[in-house]
Amino acid sequence: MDRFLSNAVNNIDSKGRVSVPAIFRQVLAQRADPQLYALQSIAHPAIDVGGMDLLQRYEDRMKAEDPFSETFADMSLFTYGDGAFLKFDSEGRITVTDFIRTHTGITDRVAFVGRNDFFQLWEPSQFEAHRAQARARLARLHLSKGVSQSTPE
Amino acid sequence: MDRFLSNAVNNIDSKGRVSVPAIFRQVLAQRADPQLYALQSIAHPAIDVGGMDLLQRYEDRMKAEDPFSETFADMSLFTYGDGAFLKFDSEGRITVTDFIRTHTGITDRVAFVGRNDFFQLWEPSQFEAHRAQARARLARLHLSKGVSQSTPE
DNA sequence: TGGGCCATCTTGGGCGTCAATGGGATTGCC
DNA sequence: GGCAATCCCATTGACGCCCAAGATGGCCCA
Repeated sequence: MDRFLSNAVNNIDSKGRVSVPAIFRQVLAQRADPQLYALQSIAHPAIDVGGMDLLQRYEDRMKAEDPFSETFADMSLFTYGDGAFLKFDSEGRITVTDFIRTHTGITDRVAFVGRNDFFQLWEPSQFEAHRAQARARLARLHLSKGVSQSTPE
Repeated sequence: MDRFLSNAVNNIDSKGRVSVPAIFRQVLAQRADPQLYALQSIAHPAIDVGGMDLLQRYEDRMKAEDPFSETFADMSLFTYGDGAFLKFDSEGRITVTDFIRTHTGITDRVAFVGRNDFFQLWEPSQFEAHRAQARARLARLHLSKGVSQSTPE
């Protein structure tokens, strides 16, 4: 298994820690550099978490911009200023910092959501709402294209 | 870790000192020349702090300007005339001088913002405003291009 | 097929270390 | 003789590391 799939909700303990699902940790363990890179998603109240390859993707994207343009500055600020490295404790937990809480609204439970090459942290009920909306959008898309509802989503 | 990433806000004490985040100090400690050079950022009410390589960045920026222009002269003055060296005390703190305060509006708290090969000092609320604007611009960029969900957000 | 055993994961808490912060004392320069 | 920079030490709180227990699910065997 080399992708982040499925989702799970885990509890935050009194010290602000939460276990990263074992399935996700196994994916990370296969990598050369097990470092975790996290950033505050632009489109959602969620934290995007991945390995160094995630950071690399953003840097590659920035190379396409004029280094002195405002867009480049914005991207750089977002990638480095709004990013953070997460550390596992010896049990595979991460601590939920304010960096995570303020952007997501997470208080005592965390939804881990696989996104193939990275995963996200959500406040569980917000994720539920977001998922319902995404489903509705996809359903409309199918209908407008004349695709039957029985098609796998 | 060899880059400045993440942001943090620290307090200035009654003697005008502020701790540089340990993560940033660790990055600096890995360098051959641990000297810190600080410049007043051109585009923002912030101080750019980095090693001697920071100068290189500014020189590249100047190459994009017409050497006969007033802008070039101004930038040259900024880069070479208005720089300052920062010194750590034995606890890893720096003193916040007027050089820093006047350009940033910093009074009692400092936001440290990683920018990959250097970092910035901001007045916290101004940084917050700037960050919000940058994110809004990036969000618009995404929407106008209709970027798909699988793209990093 | 049902029950029990075992491996693994999630969760809880103790404890030592380090970072951030505050303040006193000393040095050096103007 | 100040003012400021520097050094040293103390306190507090956060974080990392370790060990322990409850929960879960899979597997084996009777």
